[in-house]
Amino acid sequence: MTLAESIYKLCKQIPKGKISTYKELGKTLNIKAYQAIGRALKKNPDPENTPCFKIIKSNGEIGGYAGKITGKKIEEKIKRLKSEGIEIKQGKIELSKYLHRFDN
DNA sequence: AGTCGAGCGCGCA
DNA sequence: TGCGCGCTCGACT
Repeated sequence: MTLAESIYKLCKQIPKGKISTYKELGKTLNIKAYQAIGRALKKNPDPENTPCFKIIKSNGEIGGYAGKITGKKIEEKIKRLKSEGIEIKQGKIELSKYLHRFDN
């Protein structure tokens, strides 16, 4: 099981209307290389089934996802998050409200 | 407070 | 084999 696979699984485990952070994922997977998570998400084999946009930075920002999207725009992702019932303020998300913890 | 540098693990050249 | 990244944290300013 590669790290990416675990990440995808966790992504899908996030209930509707909730999100998670790289840090939480890292802790859940017990790794310290949070960048690897983002790296894995970037590959995202199943954008339809793997809501990678639900994974954000620990400070509530969307993350690099915003700036360097491959041919797409952050606004679109925000819209998608909004569709889930997540409210975004000035490009940020209220973690305390929407952050889903994997317990573990 | 805000900024800078190091560290981690996987992917790609 | 080596470097960079959709990050985070600790140390210094």
